Amino acid sequence: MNIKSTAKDEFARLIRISIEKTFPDIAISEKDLARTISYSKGTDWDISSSIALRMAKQAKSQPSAIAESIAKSADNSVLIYNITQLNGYINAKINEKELSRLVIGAVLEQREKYGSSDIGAKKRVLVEFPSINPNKPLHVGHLRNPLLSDAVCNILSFCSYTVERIDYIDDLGLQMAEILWGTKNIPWDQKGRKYDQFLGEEYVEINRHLKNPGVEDSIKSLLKRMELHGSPEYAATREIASQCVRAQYETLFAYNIYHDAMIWESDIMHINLLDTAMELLKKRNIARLETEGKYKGCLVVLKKGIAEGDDSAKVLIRSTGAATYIAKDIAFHMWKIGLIQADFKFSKFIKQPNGKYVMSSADSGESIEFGNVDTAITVVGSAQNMQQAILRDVIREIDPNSVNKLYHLSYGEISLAEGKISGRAGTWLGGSKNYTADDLLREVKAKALDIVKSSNRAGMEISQDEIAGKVTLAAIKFDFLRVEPSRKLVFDWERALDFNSNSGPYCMYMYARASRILEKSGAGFTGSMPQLTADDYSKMTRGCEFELIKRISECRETVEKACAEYKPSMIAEYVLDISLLFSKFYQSTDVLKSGDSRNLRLYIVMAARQIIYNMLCLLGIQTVERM
RNA sequence: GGGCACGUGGCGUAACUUGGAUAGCGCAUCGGCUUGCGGAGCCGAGGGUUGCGGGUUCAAAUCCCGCCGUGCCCGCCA
Repeated sequence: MNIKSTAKDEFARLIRISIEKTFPDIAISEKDLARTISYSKGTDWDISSSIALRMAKQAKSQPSAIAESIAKSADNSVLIYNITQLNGYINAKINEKELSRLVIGAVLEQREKYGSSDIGAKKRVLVEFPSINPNKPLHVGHLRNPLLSDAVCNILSFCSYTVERIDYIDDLGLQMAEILWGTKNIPWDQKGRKYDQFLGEEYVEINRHLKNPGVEDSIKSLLKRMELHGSPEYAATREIASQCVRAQYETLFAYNIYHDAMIWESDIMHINLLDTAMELLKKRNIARLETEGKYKGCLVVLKKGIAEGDDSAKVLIRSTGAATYIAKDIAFHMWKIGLIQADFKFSKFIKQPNGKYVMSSADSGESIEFGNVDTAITVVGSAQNMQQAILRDVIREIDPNSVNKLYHLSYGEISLAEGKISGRAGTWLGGSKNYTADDLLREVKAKALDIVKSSNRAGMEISQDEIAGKVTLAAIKFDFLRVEPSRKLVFDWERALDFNSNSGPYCMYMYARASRILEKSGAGFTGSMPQLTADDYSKMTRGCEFELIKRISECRETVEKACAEYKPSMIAEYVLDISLLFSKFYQSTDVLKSGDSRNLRLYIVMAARQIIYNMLCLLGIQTVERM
């Protein structure tokens, strides 16, 4: 499918030919030309390019003069005509009938694939998320990570990348040692609570004891014994962490978020991935064992070229012999991009509602090819920007080319109006409602159910509960995803419960309206009507129909941009725009009573409905035919 | 103190990477539409010196420099 069927491509082609004739000495890349082209609104023309303004310097001439000669010698085509110049801009009209024919034809032909791209064909990507400590429930502060990651994975897949969704379980950290201490020193009873909720609440309680005499020392000795593969402490920790991750995954399943595999920090140590990595760093003189001074007995990363401006070194192996978090993270990332090999074994951990198992690294099991990918994306909050920068610096020292395979998808962290959300301090425990991901779901669903019940539609094939569930996820996901990742987010209930326009439910509603119109028309959803003739397209008018068609034609370029920049927010913006345009379109034209234009308009409804469906899918949002 | 982000009408945001015509959208406010192909809607109005100051340019929300403000990070925690 080489025909891109957009007016922009055609306009670019005509301009290019004209420039080659009029300014043969000036070379302009396809990309540069494409960037100057945009649709126009509320003007006498439909599309324009500012290429002449860019050429002015090189051509040593006035922009308007350049634009004039390009416009004059440019040929018209079926799609683009009336090419003129104004203030240095090259403007043209679009044959709206022809554009509609091309765009609608492409949508109906490609269906759920419309907007997809092959830019990632034969490339493998690993996305690590959400890597939440296995000692607490997911709270709203955690939630941005999996929602963002899931959408990024969906977009990558839509662009033909092969995607591995990997979770990293930190079962060896201080937090787990503290939990282990708690099991032995404070009353320990789940009392019917969900396991992650139970651990989280106990963890808050444990933190009240940390300053008592002797507690710190016993936690430290636990930490050491935990790392010994096969010790009772190791087994106990892994069991607790496993139960907690299962509970956390239940939450993720409720959000329709799934993984391919999980890698345990303890396994990174136990199959010697860590040792291999550290040996390499020592051999390459990137890390060094300090024999005196502040870091005596530690393996540290040398200062040279690393964490510039910071005169303290970064410890990889403590003087006690225990590895730090970043050391294991470095080893893990080296494995991800194939700088070192590891013989991970995988066993089935839990069956997901999508039918697939999450495979867990384990003592024994099957060898599965994960890792050694072309791009490894790590989704981590902006608080860890410096950690990630150091990690990249180390990898760059090993191999300057490999570092480009790593991408840190950093996002602004979520806070509450009253401040940071802390698992340790227990600020996720609210008053009447907690700030856990489970509670959020419950609260939003209660409201969704109210609204669904009040709409009282007859003849529904799916239950009100199911509809409310989908509306709930649409509201939450859209709310988290519509903001650009780097921006920080302040969570508040009022906004989470707002289903008005600019929301996921609004887009869902437009989809349902489109579905209903098609249903009533008797045409169905899949284009079973006779093909439109040229005569049908001649019914096209230049109003909101044309605006909608133009925007639909921008689908693939939007998807590709969102993919290249890892910004699902662009998809959210786009689907919202399509929904708004569709809304205006069906309010101003009575589709079913359209007479001559009825067929064409039904096809426009079909196309818009398909776009909304495809784009919401990328955001992890499901649609319903009625709501 | 050093490093990294961010700053756009009352609030939330888009456009910034790649400088281009009148800074787009939602909420809130005000006015209108309404027995419909489903009102979770549509139409319209008011509200902006794009934090401040300078620079580059024919052209700056966008690029550069300096301030100011906010957040995060700077541990033998993870």
